[in-house]
Amino acid sequence: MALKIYNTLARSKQLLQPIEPNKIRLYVCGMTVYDYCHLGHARVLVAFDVVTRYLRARGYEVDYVRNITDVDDKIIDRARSNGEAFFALTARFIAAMHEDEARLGVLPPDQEPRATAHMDDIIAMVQTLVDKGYAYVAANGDVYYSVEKFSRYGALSGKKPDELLAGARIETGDIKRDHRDFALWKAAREDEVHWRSPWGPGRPGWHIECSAMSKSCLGAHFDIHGGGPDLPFPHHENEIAQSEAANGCQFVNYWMHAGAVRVDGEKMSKSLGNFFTIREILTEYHPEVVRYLLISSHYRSAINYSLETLQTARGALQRLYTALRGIDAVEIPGLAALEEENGFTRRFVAAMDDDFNTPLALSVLFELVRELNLARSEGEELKTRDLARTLKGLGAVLGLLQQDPEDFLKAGGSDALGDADIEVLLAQREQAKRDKDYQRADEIRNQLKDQGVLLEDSREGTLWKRS
RNA sequence: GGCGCGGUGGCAGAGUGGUUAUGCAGCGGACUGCAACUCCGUGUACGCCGGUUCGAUUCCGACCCGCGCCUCCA
Repeated sequence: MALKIYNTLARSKQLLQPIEPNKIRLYVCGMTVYDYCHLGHARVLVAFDVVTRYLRARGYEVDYVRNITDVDDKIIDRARSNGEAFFALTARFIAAMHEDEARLGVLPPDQEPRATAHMDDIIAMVQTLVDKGYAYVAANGDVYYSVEKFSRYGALSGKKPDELLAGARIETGDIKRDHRDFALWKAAREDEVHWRSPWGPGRPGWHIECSAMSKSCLGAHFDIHGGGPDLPFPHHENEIAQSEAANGCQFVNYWMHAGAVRVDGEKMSKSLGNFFTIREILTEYHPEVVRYLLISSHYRSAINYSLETLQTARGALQRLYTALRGIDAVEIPGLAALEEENGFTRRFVAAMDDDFNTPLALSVLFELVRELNLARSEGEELKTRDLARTLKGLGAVLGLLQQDPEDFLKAGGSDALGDADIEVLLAQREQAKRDKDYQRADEIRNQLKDQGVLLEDSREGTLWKRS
């Protein structure tokens, strides 16, 4: 009955102890919207979707905030090179992101603040930092955070402030006082998108928007802050420095970071140019297959993306769906109710309680499936139904098994042959079988197989799926 | 160079001081007209070298290899 979370700040698993009983305030760094989401984004999206689904299933009230950073140098650059209006570009990619996450079965966050809608909060926090002496206004109108003023700097990423200093070149020019200092506010250049501020027209630096938005949405101190693998430094380190200096209290209790998605052993990233967009992958694979792939390894470990791993994920999901095939829709009870029913759920919960160990949780599902198949073949209808309810219930906690089994199994693969064409051939094969013309029946089966359609004869008739 | 993570059976991927992970693939069997699905059985897996221990893949130390962050990136 104890949920443990790996806390990046502590470098160990810790018991989850909410600030307010049974309530979790969670903030996750979302996208900077200047391009389509890639698989790396999908991993963070799905990881924290599972976290929120599980926390809720465990009875916590979760206030899930995931921001959108819609003002940033990269957006400005992209808009310029596209010859596209700044706000048209961000609107376009925000819409695309919403489409992508919906298709992946990612539930929307409770709040989705945008930097451009929180400009007052941002400016107020920068002002506070200036007033408290943690920030200074440079000659050109930029405002910088003075890292040397924050003694705990580096705690999250394990860096020592003076070591960061030691590695510095003396090429900072005359704008920053210290090369470690980072921009809270950037003065606008000619005809750039900008907002009015006490320091002149400009825009926020990269990190301040998350400090301001998290405070606005969740308060100065909240439970969990999450993000991708490349965010501990500098982004989250800087958030801590800003928030704790401005608010005078601890910022976050638990820091969670997802692992990287790799391609050919290298990190998938925009700067390496080796990324696959979600929409690109979804043209070939069912969204739940992608989701399964992302959940089939622990959220903190690196995951390797390839056609082979996707294909394996598909095969595994097919096994789960095959078990549910032909079982009438069942209402899904809550996790607590399921826990009383069977040991599978208890093992599932134990796995998830241990820092969201989804691979282990999935292994429980497969053991359940074996028992389900056994019960079914022995005609134990009640048991079969109960196990199916559990399977669907546990799947739902992971955001899996949400499709109709027939639909899932018949989807994907090559669509050279339409469903209607297949049905026609199946009818012909049935006739051939009745006529004991097995040669003809096998011929049809092989023909379908060549086109990616696999048949399964059963007492109730012939089932099919796409391979 | 600094900080950190990891090397598990053909592949993917959990975990544990002594006992079956799990999935895919393979092999044998049952079922089947034959298949498929399903079920049963089946794999001398834990980078290398030392140490601790009755016993280590699991703890400790050294080493080798891979990766991440340290600059924009989820």
